[in-house]
Amino acid sequence: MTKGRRTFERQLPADRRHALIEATLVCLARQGHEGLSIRRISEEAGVSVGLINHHFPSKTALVAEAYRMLHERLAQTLVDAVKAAPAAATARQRLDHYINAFFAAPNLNPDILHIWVVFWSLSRHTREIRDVREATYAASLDLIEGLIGDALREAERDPAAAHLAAIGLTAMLDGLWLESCLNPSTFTPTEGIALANAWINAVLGG
Amino acid sequence: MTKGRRTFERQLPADRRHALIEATLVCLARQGHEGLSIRRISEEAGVSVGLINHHFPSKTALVAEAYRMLHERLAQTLVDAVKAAPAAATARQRLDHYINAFFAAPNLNPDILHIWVVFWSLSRHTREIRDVREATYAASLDLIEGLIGDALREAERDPAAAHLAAIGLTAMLDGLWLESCLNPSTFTPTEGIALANAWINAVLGG
DNA sequence: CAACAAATTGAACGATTGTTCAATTTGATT
DNA sequence: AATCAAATTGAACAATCGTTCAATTTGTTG
Repeated sequence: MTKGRRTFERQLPADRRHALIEATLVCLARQGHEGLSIRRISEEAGVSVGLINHHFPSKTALVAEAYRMLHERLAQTLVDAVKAAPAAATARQRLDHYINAFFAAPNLNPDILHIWVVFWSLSRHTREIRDVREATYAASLDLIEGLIGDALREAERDPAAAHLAAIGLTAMLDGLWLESCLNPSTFTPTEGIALANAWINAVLGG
Repeated sequence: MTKGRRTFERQLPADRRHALIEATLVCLARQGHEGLSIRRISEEAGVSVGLINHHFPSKTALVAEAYRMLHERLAQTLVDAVKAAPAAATARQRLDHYINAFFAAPNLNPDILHIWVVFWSLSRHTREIRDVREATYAASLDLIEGLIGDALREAERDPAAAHLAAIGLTAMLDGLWLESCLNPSTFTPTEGIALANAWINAVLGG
């Protein structure tokens, strides 16, 4: 009966690696730091414990890859939202698209934010994770800084202020994201959007 | 020779508990999540592994107490800074004192922020930790909301806006705090103060 | 169909985890 | 000096941790 059943199925390394990364994110979302175990991840992925170290040199490398991939996915939705603006849209309107996307799924999702917090907590003591964090922060800041810079030029104001203003907007968004994740009842997405817009208006108008 | 040496020294339960909490914070600052182990904490405190569970029902209870104590200590420095303002100070000036204290030691300390991130990451899956987080957030928000409300009245504006504005300021401060902790070179304390003040001016002026 | 590279398994390893509890030591009380 | 509650110890426990590696299975190639 069970004689002919294959005991496992081969996959291309790239596919298997991707599946392991997905399983890592699932475990992180479900159990936080405690979900970050080789045995839990391999079970979630439906493979043996040994396979992870066949495809990744260490657990840390797997986590770093998961960090990179999650950031890429989220960042892409924000970039797409900005690109979805009409060709004739002003820079201010593109900023609106960015902020609206920020306070919507899949970005504003408690699961995702909880994964993120674990990454933050890891970034202190593991260089590999810290490097990923630096890169993701820089990428986010670059996008926002560009949008704010364009809007400043549009308002005929000095675009040199864009860098610090972008740090401020990033901080407010991160802070709102964090609080909304830890306790979604503190404020509504609408209120979050209003706060972010108030900051942008202050930057552009004052 | 060693015959007469005492093998341990008794302490009042309150003192011992306090020492264990301090050791927990030291271990957290030094090793992050990995420092959060009974054996590391007990070694840091110079006691045996068994003593922790004599004074605390579980490791989680100890961590929750450490969370509470650290918040209380930090919050007190901010409250003290506000109280240190001259009696004739305006509400706007008291807000200034708050912000300046926020961007100074002991508050703006990478060690402390890294401890905080671990607490955040724990708050998801352990009710005890989550309860502490809610309480500390509410306490911080209350203080800021009061200050902003006073400043709004001073500016003859509607104080009803204080609640949302306080959520916004808290978010920006948390975001700046976080980034400054994870990478102190992103911006200077002076720039952080300027950003927070820009937000307050927008709230009061616009 | 035989051969083979490599994807996969799973037992094993030594280290570490939080918690328990009987035994020991302390310091104040009588 | 004897008594005793309780603060403290540290061995023991069952789980779990990340990693290693010889053995097995797979799917493709010759």
